Formats: sequence, structure tokens, C-alpha cells
Amino acid sequence: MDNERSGAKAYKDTLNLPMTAFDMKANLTVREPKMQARWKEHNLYGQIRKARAGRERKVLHDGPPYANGEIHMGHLLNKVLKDFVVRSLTMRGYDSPYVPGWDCHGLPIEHKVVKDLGSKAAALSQSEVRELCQAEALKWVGIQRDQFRRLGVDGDWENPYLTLDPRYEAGIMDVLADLVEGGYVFRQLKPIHWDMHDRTALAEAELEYQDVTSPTVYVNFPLTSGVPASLNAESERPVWHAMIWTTTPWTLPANVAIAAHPDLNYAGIRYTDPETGQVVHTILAADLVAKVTALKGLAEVEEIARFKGRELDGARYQHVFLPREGLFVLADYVSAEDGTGLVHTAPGHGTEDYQTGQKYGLPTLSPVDAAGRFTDEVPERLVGKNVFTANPEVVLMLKESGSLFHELPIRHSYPHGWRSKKPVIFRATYQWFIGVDRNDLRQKTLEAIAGVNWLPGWGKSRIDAMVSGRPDWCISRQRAWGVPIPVLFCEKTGYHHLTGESVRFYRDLFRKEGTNAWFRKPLAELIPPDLDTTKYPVETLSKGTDILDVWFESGSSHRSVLREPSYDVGPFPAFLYLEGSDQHRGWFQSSILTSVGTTGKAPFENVLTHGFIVDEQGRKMAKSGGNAVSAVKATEQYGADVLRLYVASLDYADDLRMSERGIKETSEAYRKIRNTFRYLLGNLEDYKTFDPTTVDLSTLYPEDRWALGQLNKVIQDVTKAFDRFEFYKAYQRIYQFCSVTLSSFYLDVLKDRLYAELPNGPERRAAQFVLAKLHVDLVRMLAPLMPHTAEEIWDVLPDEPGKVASVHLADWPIADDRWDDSENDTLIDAILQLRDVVFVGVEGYRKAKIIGSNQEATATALLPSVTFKRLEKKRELTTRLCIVAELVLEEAPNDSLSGAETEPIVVAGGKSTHPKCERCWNYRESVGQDFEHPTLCERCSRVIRELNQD
RNA sequence: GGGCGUAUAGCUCAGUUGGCUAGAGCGCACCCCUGAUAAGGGUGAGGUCCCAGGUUCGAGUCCUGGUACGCCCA
Repeated sequence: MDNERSGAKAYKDTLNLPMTAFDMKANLTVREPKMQARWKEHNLYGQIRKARAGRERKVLHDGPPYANGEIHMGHLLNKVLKDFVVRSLTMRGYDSPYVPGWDCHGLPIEHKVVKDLGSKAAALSQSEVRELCQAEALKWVGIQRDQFRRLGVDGDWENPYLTLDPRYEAGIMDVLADLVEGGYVFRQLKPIHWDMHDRTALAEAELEYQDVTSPTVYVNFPLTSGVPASLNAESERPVWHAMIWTTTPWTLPANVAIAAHPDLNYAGIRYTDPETGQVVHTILAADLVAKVTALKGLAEVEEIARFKGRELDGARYQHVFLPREGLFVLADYVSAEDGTGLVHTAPGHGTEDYQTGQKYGLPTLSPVDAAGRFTDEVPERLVGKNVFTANPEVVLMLKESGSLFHELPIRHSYPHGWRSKKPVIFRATYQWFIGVDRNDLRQKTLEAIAGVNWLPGWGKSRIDAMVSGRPDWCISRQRAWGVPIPVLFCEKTGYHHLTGESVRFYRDLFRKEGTNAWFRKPLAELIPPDLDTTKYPVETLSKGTDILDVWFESGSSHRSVLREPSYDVGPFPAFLYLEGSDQHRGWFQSSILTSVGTTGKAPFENVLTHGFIVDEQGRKMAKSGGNAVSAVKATEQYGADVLRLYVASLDYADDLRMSERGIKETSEAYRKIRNTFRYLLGNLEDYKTFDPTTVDLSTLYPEDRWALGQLNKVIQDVTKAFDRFEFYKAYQRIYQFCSVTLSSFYLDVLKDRLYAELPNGPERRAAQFVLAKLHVDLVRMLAPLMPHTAEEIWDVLPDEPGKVASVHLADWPIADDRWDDSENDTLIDAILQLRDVVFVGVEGYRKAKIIGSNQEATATALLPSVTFKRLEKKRELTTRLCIVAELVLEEAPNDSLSGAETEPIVVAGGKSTHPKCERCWNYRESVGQDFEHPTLCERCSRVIRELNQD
């Protein structure tokens, strides 16, 4: 026994078992940062730029994330997808630089800074607040940059674009100057949220909702014309009224219209007012008649007629306490939910009212000053009063005029200022706009949209609908942290100076000193050359205090970055923009509007969008919802390549479900791929000393040629998938190839040859040639998806002529048609079909404990005639691919294969009667025939003999 | 409430112009191997194709109407 065992041990030492320094354990959290440090040290990005210089450019232009907070899964998804694109374009041979950007201005940062300052905020100048905001923004730029780099996203991280960079700010001015010159920019009243305590404008995000009690009134406005015909059937022709309801009586002085829904049913009713005894004819929504009249307990209400709201369109009425007429208009937002179904409309005091006003060309009245007091545009008894304290007075006026139907308080949610905690109002102020219909901007933009390739295709209809329906773009904000609208205005005349020339004057100034110059410099130093100071003396001038909408800033990146030479990411327009589908309203739209307005062209040729990260159940990931998976923590725990692979495995066109479990499953897939490479590397250890060009291609086995042919198909499919940005198809193809084609079939079959044949014999060298080829092509296709692991593998790969220092400098693999052999493919496919059947049969013997491994098994298969004729002369090959001891093939009589006449079946089998070769563990007839090596098969004794000769 | 989108095994995805007894990989269960070993191999079980109508000889695929979820508006 001892002898035998030591003999087996001696034979084992003659095998070529796998051996590699490539670790099975990925340990990505340690390896990846090291790899990244190496890339940084060798300036890999710079090397790639140099290597691709002069090639055709395909530029993915980065949309700037907001420089605030740690990165989350949405950032990870977006940046990783971009990295897939940039890396694959680069490997395909394009010059594809990537300059990441950040959106640095805006409310959230300013809000945070002011909040942190607390009571100290009031003591600081605007410039000082801006300094703090800048520091805050730069802090997050630094943090996010490190987190993006940790994901393996490659780009020009040393020279990113920041919207607070003077270069960038100058570009914004260029865009503004062109738009001003093009006649798109104008000033107009618009209602905004106003805190009358702090005398400041508030953004939506600065509102806090609290319950308050408000006085509400039902008011009858007398019609002066356009009474619906059905109400005038009677001969008496009474005065008809329209009844409105409002929770803000103080806005009635600004009333200019009453809105009805075109399709809603309205009723004309007659009742007797119990207080005055007057008979009143009025109109309100038919469904609300009962509810409203019940408020006053009216006994007798007579309905005269019904009609659709659209019949009121164009009718006129008399204001109840002002000497002017108002107009009946139609609006879809009107409902019969509450009130009267007729909406008091004051364009100066509400967003919907304003939009309706714009549509009908109504004036935007706002007779309220910054402190919330009525101006002298209202009846004298109201002038100077605070709007809220004036409410009772307004009600009194309604009573006196006999128009008040009813009054009652209600409790409802009402917006308050985040700082003052006081109720806010809507107040119309002058804002700057870009007129979407000036110079056919909307039409031109729609044409530009039609010329862009939107992926997925529905992106086009989405943005088309948005642009078609959007109102004029309000580009001014009443904040400190942003790019100023550089306008000087004359306090005496109200003249506002904003011209192409003046804006370009500031462009040059900002380029040198940044926009802080606007806030710091005395006005005398900010006089543009084209401002006539004889007409508008300096002492009558003031600086505008508005800043630009941040969407205008980021929407100017096609000018500030693509056309800014110091960034080197041109040309304009860009090859691709790639963002979440929310950017159809955001960045894509602000970019195309400013680009069409200034150049007549879209800034992008292709726009690719992705969905949103949702949790396992498909619900959105909310920071507060407790279902969010932290991108930073997940990267620390599982490694960037695993998360990248996770992203790659999902179809991003739709929403992406992400969960801890999903990451774990991807880790499994990662390990499978890693182990497949480890096996390849383990069998290539001694291949380094071999020149693959000396391989005689005729020594390749049929399965080798087949495997190379399969690789060709993978290359073709994966290349197509990358071309279409369908990364999940690339991932699945590669993964299933590794798992099924290689691991469970080809590599399993290859073990015998790799381990047992002569190390440098033609049999083993042929196999190694295939392994090397598989390796070098697969690793390059994986490089965009898992750059760290690909590089790690690349390091271990045998040196070949022309092998570059990094896989990321390598070229994309190309299918080699030398391996395409359809006849051979048909043969192997037939064997694979047989193999499946044999395995089912063999599994039965295994379950019955007759055999253990396949190597012990024999089987007899009945084959359809066609298959039999194809395989009968390939018995050795067939047996080898099935990894069994013996396979007997028999031709089936025509009638014996019931049903499926094309399918082989296994009719007999069991354990082989041949002895087991002690070296290769195959059961072979030839074992025992060699006198010197009685426990070996013929092949193994031959190999041993040859080994001993050396 | 409106616009745009999505819905096939536990998970990720295939299912061309209607012909499916609906596929793949992973996961899972069971088994084998112990010379890829914190690896590797095999077999197998999983699906009212979101729901309800309709067109058709026949619908996962076409039509209509819902439901759920997401993005953007209101």
C-alpha cells in the first residue's frame, strides 16, 4: 500500500497542475486603492490622451452634479455608466477625453451656509457670504472627487470644470450676451413667494407649511356682457352674477379675471338673500349648488338653466369695488372640489393665475410693497395697510357693496418663511426672462431636437412635449450665491442697461477676477463702455441684485467647457450627453435652449438617459425612507469592481432595482469570472517562456477551434452591445461564456490535456494557445466594466510582442475569421447535444452509487442515423468531450427512437471495467500493458518516458 | 389631474413581423469530485407572461380599459 501510494505521489509530481500568483481572493477594498494610486502616479489618463492624440474624437460631455453631500447610488450609476462609455470608446480607438464638472452655485449651499451662521448671517456682507459658500462648494467638490475616483472613474480629475471658475463664469456671460443681443431677454412682472417680514424672495425649498386659520369669502360679481343664452330665456333679463370663493380676500384688489373649466357643468340659480331680502341671480358649478347654498341655509333655490363652462369664455363682469371690468377665462385646473367652481384670478398673486394671465394677455397687478403693505393703486381706505390686517376691511367693502354672499373661517396648510416663521404671500416683482417664442426659439429648438439621436427613443417625444408646452424661462433669482445678472439701472428713470456689449464687458472682467468683482467693486468701476453716463449719471445708477438661475449656468457648459480651449474637450457639439431622465426638463433642456439661441444648433449629437435607482420592491430610494443603500459604504465593503459589475448587469433604460442582496449576488458573479481567469492564468504560468507564433495551427484540436470560434461570436456580440451602450448584454454574454462555455465545458475537458500531456508538447501548447487567446481578448472586453481587476489580470498575463503597459491602453479585440469553421461547429454541437443526454444517464448511475466521477462511467447511446454517421468516426473526440471512460455509439433503427427521432438516447451504461490510470485517473484499456509502468495508461507511460529522457 | 415610461421564474435578462409544450444564466434543492479546493462538475424543482375585456383558428406578443411603480409637471 505504501509503495503504491508513494508511486502515485511520484506520478502526481509529473503532472502540470495549475499554479499562479493571481489570488483567488479578490480583496478589492485593499487592491483597488493601490491600483488607483499606481494609475495616478504614472498619469495613466495623460498616457491615454497622448496615445489617442490625433484620432477621431468622440466626447462624452459630463453633466455637473451638485457640489453638496456625499455621492449616492444615483451618482454612482451615472458616473460608472459614463466611465463604461469613455473607456470603451478609448479602446475602440477614439480620442475620448473626459472632463468631469461640478455645479457649485445655488440655493442649497447658500441655505446651508446661512443656516450654519444663524444670527451672525445678518452681520455679514453679500461678499462674505459668498466666500463661505465658495469654501463649502469646494469642500464637497474635493470629497465627491475622491469618491468618484474610488469608483475607478477615469478622467481629467486634476482639471475639472467648476461653475464657479472664472473661465466658466465668463462663458456664461458669453451665452447671456448672445441671448441679449438676439432679443430673447426681457423683464416682466411675475409673482413669487415673498416674505414680508424679511422683505425677501423665497424659493420653494425655503417654505415650511403650517396650519393657519384664514377668512374665506364667497363673492358675487355682476356680469356686464356675455351672459350664456340659456340664462336669458326669460323676458325679465335680471342682472346675473358669478360667484367666486377665495381664502385671500386681500388679493381681490388685484382681481382681473374669473376662471371656469370648459367642460364643467355650471348652473344659473335664483335665490332670495335672507338678510337683504334681495332676489339674486348667480352662477356656480352645478355640483356645488347644494353645498354652497346650504352654508346660508337658503330655503328656496331655483335652478334656471345649466351650461358648460366654455360658454362663459369671453364674458365680462364688473369688479365689486373698483372701477374696472374683468374677463371670464377658461383653465383646466379649475375643479368642482371646493369653492364654487369659478376661480378668482389675480395674476400678480398666484402661479396658476399668472400663467392664465399670460395666456390671455391680462395685466399682472400687485399693489403690495416689499413690507406687505398696500400701495396707492388700491382704494384709499386700504392704502398703507398690511395685507393680512386689511382682510377684514376688504370683507367690509364686500358687504357694503352687497356682493358678499357668505364669509367663514377655514383651517388650512399655508406656507411660511423658513427663517421668519411668518406666513408668506405671493407678490409680483420684476424678473428676467428668456422669451421662448421670440425669434422662433421654441420652433428652432424643436427642430434641433428632431435632429438629435435620443436613446431610448421615447426621450425625443418626452422633451419635445416639454419644450412645446413650456412657458417663458425665468432666469433671475433673488439670491447671493450665483452669477450676477450684470445690469445697471437708473433709479430715476427706471432704465435697465443690459446689452450684448455691456455683458461682454463684464465677461472680460469676470474672466480676470471672477463674479465677485460685481459684488466688491464700486459701481463707478463697473460702468460698461456703451452706457451713456451723460444721460444716466453714475450717482443715479444702481447695481442689479439678481443672480442667474443655476440651470442657466449649467446649461451654458457647451460654451463654458466645450468651446473653452483650456479644457480640451471640444469639439462643439458633443458626441454624447448621458444623464438621468429627469434632465429632459433640466440640463438637456437648458442646454439645448441656450445652445439653439446662441448658435442655432443642439449642443449634442446623442443623448442617452438612464432611469432611477429604486429599492428591491421598486420603490424610490429615499434618504429618510431607510431603504437607501449607501454608495460609499457599499464600495468600501464590496469594492468598486463589484458595484460596477452590478451597474453593468442592469438595463438602465428603466428604473434600476438595487439592494444589498443584489450586490451579494453580483459578488458571486464577480468571483466566478475571477476564478475563470485564475484557471486560465494557472495554466499559462510556463507559457511565458513560449513563443505563441510558433504554434502550428494544425495541432489545434477540434474543440480548440470551436472554442476560438465561440470567442469570435462573443467578441462580435459584446462589441455590438458596447456600440449600442447595452452594457448588460455585454455583461451577460461574457459572464455566461465564462460560466457555461468555458468553466463547465471547455476548461473541464481541457484538464486532461493540460495536466497530463508533456509540458511543452504540441497537445498542451495548442491548448495553452487557446487559453492565452481567450484570456487576452476577454480581459480587454472586461476592462471598461471592471478596470481594476482587468488591470490586475493584465499584469499577470504573459508578455507578448506589443503588449502595452496597461490594459486601458490596449486596443479592443477583433474577431479572427481563421477560427470560423461551420463544419467543425456542427460536429461539436452534435457532440454537445449527445453530451447532455449522456450526462442525464450518467447522473442516474451516480445517484445509484454505481459511479462517482464521470471518468469512471461508460454509456451506450442510440443515435439517429444522421448523427450516428457524423459521430461514428469521432469516437475518441466524443468520449473526450463527455469525459467518460467509454462511449459506445449505436445507430438507431428507424422506429426505435420514439417521438423525437432527432434526439439521441442512452440505453445502457455503468461503471467501466477498465483499470484506472494512477496518473491521469482515466479508466483505460491500456492500463497495465506497459511493463515498466503497470499502473499507467499508454499515454501516461509515453509521457513519463519522454520526461525521463530530458 | 396631465405628459413620458416600465410590468415574463426568487434575481438579472431573452422571447424578431402573433404559432410557446414560454427560454438562459445566477440563486435554490439534491448528488459527485477533492489534481481550479473558502474552488470545480452534474441533475432537478421553479412561471394564472400585472389584471379585465376584445380581435383571431391561435396572443407573452395586436387593440381597449384598469392596477402598481418610476420620472417630470400641475
